[in-house]
Amino acid sequence: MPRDGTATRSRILDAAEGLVLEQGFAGTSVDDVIASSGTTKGGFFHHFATKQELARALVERYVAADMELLDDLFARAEQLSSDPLQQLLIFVGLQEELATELASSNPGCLYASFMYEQDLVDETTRELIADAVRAWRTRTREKLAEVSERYPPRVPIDLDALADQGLAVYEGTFVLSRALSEPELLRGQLRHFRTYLELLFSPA
Amino acid sequence: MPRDGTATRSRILDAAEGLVLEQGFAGTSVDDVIASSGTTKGGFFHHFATKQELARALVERYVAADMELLDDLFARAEQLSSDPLQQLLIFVGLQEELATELASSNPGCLYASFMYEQDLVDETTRELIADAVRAWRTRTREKLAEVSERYPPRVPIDLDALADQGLAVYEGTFVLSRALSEPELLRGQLRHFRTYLELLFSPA
DNA sequence: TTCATAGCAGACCGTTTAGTCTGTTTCAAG
DNA sequence: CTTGAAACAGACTAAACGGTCTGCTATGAA
Repeated sequence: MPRDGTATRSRILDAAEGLVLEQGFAGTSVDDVIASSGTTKGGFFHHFATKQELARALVERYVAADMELLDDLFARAEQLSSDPLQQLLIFVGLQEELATELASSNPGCLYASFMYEQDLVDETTRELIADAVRAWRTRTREKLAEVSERYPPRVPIDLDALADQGLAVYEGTFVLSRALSEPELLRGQLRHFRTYLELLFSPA
Repeated sequence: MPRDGTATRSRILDAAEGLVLEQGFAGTSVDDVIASSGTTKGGFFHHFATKQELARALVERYVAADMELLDDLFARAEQLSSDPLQQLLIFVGLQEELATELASSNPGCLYASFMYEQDLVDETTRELIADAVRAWRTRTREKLAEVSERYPPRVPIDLDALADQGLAVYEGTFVLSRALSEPELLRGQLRHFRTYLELLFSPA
């Protein structure tokens, strides 16, 4: 086999991810990606037959990293406590730690980028994102089931909707952060989510 | 004066708003807008000198409607009760009502559309959105000040961050709704926000 | 009735876009 | 040391894009 091309491929994906988060997918031309990644037309289309395929690869990589993070956070939380409520609170708490670290750069999520250009996204890419969102929902929902069994909530609540809130906090805060140019909002929003869980399930 | 053109202008804005919410701004061509609004190149560029100006007009109209909604909701809430906590809870409750009605179509927000194409948005348009977001924050924040004075929160919280949560719930839920093709999520998320406020401020 | 002007129609133009094609370089297997 | 295929480079193209321009039409003021 000839020389290795995976490094170039990664550089293209890195550049594209950054550009898409700043300008959207339709707003990012292939030439933009080429210039930003330091490659050429030939190089780009050697790795990605079409721009749509770049989108798919971009989302695939992003989803994979996201799923790894989700697994890692839950694994660490479950290691740090055996109580389901504590596990859930630690799960959110760990995210607050991460939010503090990553508050420097412009916040955003590829899911939102592509969901606000729905019509331009092919079905398989859509489904990749949908599966990722469902994974957050399902994992959180399962933990909530354990929690609410041991600690009946103080008021009747919709556990399914509550499970969605974890991700919704991210997506919503990203939009506000961008609009206000205040990249550090995420931590405070996650903190409120944790407080809500505490109030809901802590025995009076 | 010749015949009235405001109707055509509105039709263009209506068509453009729908298209931008589905495909993003960069993903929506002027020809798309023309076709969807049933006008022509001449007609379009008579009302908007450039595509950027369309963006500005789009955001201007959207912000105006949003500010009107914000005022209306607070006014109704303050009319329905004299207690600040009840006013805040009614404020959210009214939004739940609206969410139920509007659950039919594909949910989304122009603020998010443009914030995920930041680099393509000129500064004045950016500032329009920022002002709107700040209006939600400020109005909610003022009410929260009243509330927390009369009903000290059960746990120490960041009132500024809490004020942002009202809008963040919308933006976050829209992304999830789109990803999962479940347009009815908003009501449940708003409901949780209301429950959180209740738990925080209701006297034990 | 005229006529000035806003409202609109649609052909047209230069640029940008995604994608192609031909060629050159690298490297490992034979 | 050859050779063949993968990894690029970069000129090129057809279509789509934002925007211009010329002209027609409707309407209210004089």
